[in-house]
Amino acid sequence: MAPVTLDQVRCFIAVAEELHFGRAAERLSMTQPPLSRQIQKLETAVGATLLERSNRTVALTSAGSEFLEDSYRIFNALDQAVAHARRVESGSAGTVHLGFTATSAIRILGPLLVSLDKDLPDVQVILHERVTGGQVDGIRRGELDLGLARPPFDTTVLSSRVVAREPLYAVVSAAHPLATVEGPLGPEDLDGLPIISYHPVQARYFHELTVRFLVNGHSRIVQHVQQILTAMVLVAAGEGVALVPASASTLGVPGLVYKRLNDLEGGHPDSDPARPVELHAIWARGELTPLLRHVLHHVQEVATRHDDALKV
Amino acid sequence: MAPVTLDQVRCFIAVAEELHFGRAAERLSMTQPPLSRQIQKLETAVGATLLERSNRTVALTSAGSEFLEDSYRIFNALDQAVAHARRVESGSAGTVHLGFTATSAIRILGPLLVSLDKDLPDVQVILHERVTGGQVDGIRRGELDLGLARPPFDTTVLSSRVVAREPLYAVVSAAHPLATVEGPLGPEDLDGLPIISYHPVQARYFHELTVRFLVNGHSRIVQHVQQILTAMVLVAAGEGVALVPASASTLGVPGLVYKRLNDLEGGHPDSDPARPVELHAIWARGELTPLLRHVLHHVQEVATRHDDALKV
DNA sequence: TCGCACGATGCTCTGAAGGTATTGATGTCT
DNA sequence: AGACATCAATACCTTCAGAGCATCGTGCGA
Repeated sequence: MAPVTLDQVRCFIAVAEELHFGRAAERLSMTQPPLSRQIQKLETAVGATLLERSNRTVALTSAGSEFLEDSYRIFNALDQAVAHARRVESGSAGTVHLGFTATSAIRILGPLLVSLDKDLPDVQVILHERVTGGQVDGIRRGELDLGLARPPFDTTVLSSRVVAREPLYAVVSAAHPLATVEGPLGPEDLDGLPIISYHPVQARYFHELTVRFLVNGHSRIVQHVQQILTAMVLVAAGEGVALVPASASTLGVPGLVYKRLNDLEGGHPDSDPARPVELHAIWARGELTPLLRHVLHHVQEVATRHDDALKV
Repeated sequence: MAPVTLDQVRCFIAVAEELHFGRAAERLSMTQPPLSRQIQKLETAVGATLLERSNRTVALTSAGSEFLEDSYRIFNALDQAVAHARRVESGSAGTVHLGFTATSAIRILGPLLVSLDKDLPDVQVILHERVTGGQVDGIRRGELDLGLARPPFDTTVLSSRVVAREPLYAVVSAAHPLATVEGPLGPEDLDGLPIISYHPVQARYFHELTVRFLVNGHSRIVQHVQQILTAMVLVAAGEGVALVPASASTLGVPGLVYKRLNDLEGGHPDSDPARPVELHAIWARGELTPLLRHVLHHVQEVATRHDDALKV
């Protein structure tokens, strides 16, 4: 049982289209005798007569004309498979498992997906909402390709890049005395006030930002919440003051006033004191494939547009 | 630019599934070195790295795992193409262009299609309603494979076979004196009565049957219609008497009475005087493929069932 | 009736693909 | 830490599938 060969199918297509062995052979850049033999082999391999040939004429049998259609399909499938493999290697096609944190990255996901769908329509993004720690684990296990999370990370196995920076705001209830103060606030402006801060483990990043800002003041932390939205709701209820990223102002919680803060010194060397809240993209060190590079580029592009929109 | 070979794809599938060149080679009944070379050739032909291999381990790249899926598809398509070609050759799959005459064969088409769909689900029947002459032309031009028509035919280019015989009935209005006569009628019973006959060219077969039946009587033909249904409507309106095939009684024209006739002698040698109305299947002489044979068998089977139903 | 067009067949030879032996690199076990 | 085992890659040789050339057989047209 000799198997069917692609060459045989190629030969068959030529003969079926020309209905003439000589011309078909010419088209295939070969001579007629081996072409006849290839067709014979194909017919025995398929187990059916595909071409009815007298000494003077060639015609397709019904089995042959059906097989011709299928032959086209096979070659198209092969061509597409090759082209698709190339696109995947070049990063213009493929699948990306993208992790994100609910409260921080969710705002850029919509524009990101739109932008990717426009530029890289063959790239499929599968979203995974996880806390930073979960994203790190996912990347190490190969479940995620890219994460959008808050520092710090284990830089021995992960690479990261800042994709967005934004200012830290104080948020106070509209009825609060601070609501009408002019100019940026310093820690001393919060002296004696109740502060809504964040969970030291579950929301470590914002907890540390808050602590860093308050370090030289004399305020007191009265709550440790896990979600920024929770903090804002508590502030609206008059429970105290909270520090939130600038983009939180677009969450639309009513009855709140957002106040600029003095620059926050003491971050890592590359940080921007005016925009201390950083969102990082993270991935497995050494696994920055062309596809990830493309997606990362779109993430930064979208995040930058988002930041600009916040400035205006 | 060496083209992709099926052997290369086969090798790739084995390696991709085993993730081990040695085991994959064993599965392919070959040794490891040529397998390595086949994979290399495939990768250069595709233009992408499909397998990431260190000296100790083999892993699929993302391009490779996508190509693996496509590889399965290609092999499935090939297998199906081969199987389909065999089925078409054996006659258990394919397409049949079937001609039929509106008034005569239409009653068996429904059961025929049901029966074919049950036994030969991969056979597609395309119906063409044509008069006998149109069917003959269609068969000669290759537009039709099989026809259901009335004799005579040009037997030098067509083969034919009787698929159904049925009695000829006289149909009279319920108010007519003949409606109450007992026993089969002879031509003398119609003496002096107005007869509805058929168009000598367009409905030649029934015209000749009518003339043959009346040849020794003294009735007069007052109409030449083209359709059996037309004749029956005229009879119901009291315009005269008509001769119709037995199956016409199932057309459901109200106010009619069907009378048996004496046997009709003088047909061709094989004819049955009690059932002189014949339906023939016709096809291009020498073109009785297995598929046509199957379909023809179903036609006869269904027509026989139909006849039996009429007898009861 | 002859000749020609065209597919099939026989024979030879080349080159692609397979096999054996070996290398080189990388984990693993003691 | 060193000896060993494992596994893919490479080198070299061998074989057979497939290509080309020459020829045959047979219908169709002049």
